[in-house]
Amino acid sequence: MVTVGIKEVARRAGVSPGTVSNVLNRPERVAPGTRERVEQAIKELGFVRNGSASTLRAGQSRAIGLVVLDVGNPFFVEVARGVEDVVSDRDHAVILCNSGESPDKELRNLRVLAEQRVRGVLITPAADDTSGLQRLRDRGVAVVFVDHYASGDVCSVAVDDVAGGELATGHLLARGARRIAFVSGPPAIRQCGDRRRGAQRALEAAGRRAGDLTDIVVPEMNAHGGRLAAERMLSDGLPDAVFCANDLLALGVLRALSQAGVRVPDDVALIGYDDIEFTSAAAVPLSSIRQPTYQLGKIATELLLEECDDPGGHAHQQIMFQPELVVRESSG
Amino acid sequence: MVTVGIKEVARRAGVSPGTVSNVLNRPERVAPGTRERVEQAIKELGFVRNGSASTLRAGQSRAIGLVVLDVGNPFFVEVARGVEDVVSDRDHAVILCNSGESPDKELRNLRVLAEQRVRGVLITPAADDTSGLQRLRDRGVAVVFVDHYASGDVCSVAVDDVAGGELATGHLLARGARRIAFVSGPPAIRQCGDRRRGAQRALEAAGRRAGDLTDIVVPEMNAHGGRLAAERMLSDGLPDAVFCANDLLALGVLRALSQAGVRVPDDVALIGYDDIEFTSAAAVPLSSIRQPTYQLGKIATELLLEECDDPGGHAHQQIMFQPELVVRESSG
DNA sequence: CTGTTAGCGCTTTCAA
DNA sequence: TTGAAAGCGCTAACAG
Repeated sequence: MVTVGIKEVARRAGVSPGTVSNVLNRPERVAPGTRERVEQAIKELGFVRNGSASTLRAGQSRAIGLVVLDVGNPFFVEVARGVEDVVSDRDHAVILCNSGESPDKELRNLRVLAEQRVRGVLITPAADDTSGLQRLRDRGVAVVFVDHYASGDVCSVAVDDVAGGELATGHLLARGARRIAFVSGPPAIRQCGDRRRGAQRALEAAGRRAGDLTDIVVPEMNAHGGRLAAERMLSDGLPDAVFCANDLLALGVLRALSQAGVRVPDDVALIGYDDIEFTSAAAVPLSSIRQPTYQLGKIATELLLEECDDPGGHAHQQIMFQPELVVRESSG
Repeated sequence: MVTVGIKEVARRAGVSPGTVSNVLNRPERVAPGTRERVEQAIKELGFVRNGSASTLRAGQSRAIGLVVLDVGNPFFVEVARGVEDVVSDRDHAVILCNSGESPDKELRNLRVLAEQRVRGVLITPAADDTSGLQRLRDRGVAVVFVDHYASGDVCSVAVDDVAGGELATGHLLARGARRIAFVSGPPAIRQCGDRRRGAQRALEAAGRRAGDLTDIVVPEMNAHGGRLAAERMLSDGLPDAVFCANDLLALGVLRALSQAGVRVPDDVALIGYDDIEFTSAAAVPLSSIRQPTYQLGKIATELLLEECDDPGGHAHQQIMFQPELVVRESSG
């Protein structure tokens, strides 16, 4: 392993290591001529700064962590894009972690990130218990919640899921639905709970009883989960309309129902959530609730970096976007 | 920033820092009693090993880099899953980089990874020029190509794209297509060139001239690119059949053609590539070429870690999978 | 089996 | 504006 360090560069440029370091980190403090000589030497030697050494010395790295619930979900992919675009200009690295909605795995991820001494963490928490995050924060790592509303002394960027649930369900009711099924993942996932609450609210607003909503809970919020949900409907009796907590679920429901000969929207109306790109290309274009996904990632990252750069002056803020109803054929 | 170091742990457990390090890295060399005391102290103090320090000292980190062409493409998401599953058991971190098919961005990504002193890099190269990678390798960073066949002294895990192209085109020909359009990204992308070559081969095997294939090149291999391609077909004259270099393109083509009133497969047959999950849920379920995507990521990572763990004894190998034709409605 | 010790490569005062 | 020097926290000999 060939290792070109700052020392060799210094020797070659005829300066001290400290000066090379300055060229790297505060070029404005170095005389132009000297700077040029150093840059020349860097290029000739193919020197690449050792991140570990600089992290160790400086106490913080040039990386941030992004912990998502499901890397396979286009929703989070879109968030990640927003993150990447902001971060890449700054020559930072993003360490992407997937919690798979498991608090356990989330904790393991946080430990790895803590080891790596990331500057900050963007996270959509899987756990109700945020003590692992609190420990991180106690160590001085900035944390911003993504797609999760947090009050008080921490930044968060979220979308109003209660409003989204209300929007979706209100739409189904307006369309004449009487028996509505709500398909979602474990209620411990905050998004599921909120969207469900929104659904209830729409029911009440329409003068219905809460019991008019049938819950179908599946272990995973993806197409496979949707399939399971559809099977349950098929055996327990079909509802008039189905509201899925995300589009992946809806896609799975759509597929399974279609295969069973149930027509959407004629027999059952269907609406998803997230408005991922593929929903509009689905067999029956899916109605959905649109969220400013890319913005979520982008703004969260800006907030995070702002906090990292100026922990003292930074004022925590909670940003809440409003979702939007997109009606397509599946409930049109 | 509270910082609990190995020293505090040592003091608390009544041992030396070296012993704590041993508990962390080679627990079997420490007497059970001592080990327990140290582990107790670690827990009580909430100690987390400083990765930078250990990386600096040990000369290598506990992270690997994954550089993909497009994080938004489910194909790479699936690869990433395979990577993650292998890596996460080992408490390693994955630094995910997106080159966006740009050699420039790829180079920047590699620099960040070099700085982070990753143990190895998994990459689907965007550039023909792999000198940036060679420089990495010269520094002792293991490299494994993913979805890219490399001969000689480096590992690679790929799928036979020429065979895939032949499979897809052969199928369209067998179905009676005469004028076939091939929609792809820049020919500099190896996958595109190979799949095209396969298409030519099928043409020849069927006794057709190479000119029977119309090339439509779009700047981006996603749904938007597909839309552009469809517009060009619409204005230049429709082919009998369309072979898209990936499913995202095919989905875009499908949507744009449908909106223009062109029926798939009656007016135009359509086949994609990758067989991502969403293709089967598309408005017209898409025929495609299936690849062992998850396996690609998994095996590539195993190869990479094997090389990292034993650079001397490691024998480079090039693994080539065979793709598989999946016929659905769009060309059925 | 455990302690001692010498750095890994860099940043950052402090002087010059 | 630049140089000298003291570590950041940890690991890996080596000695005991």
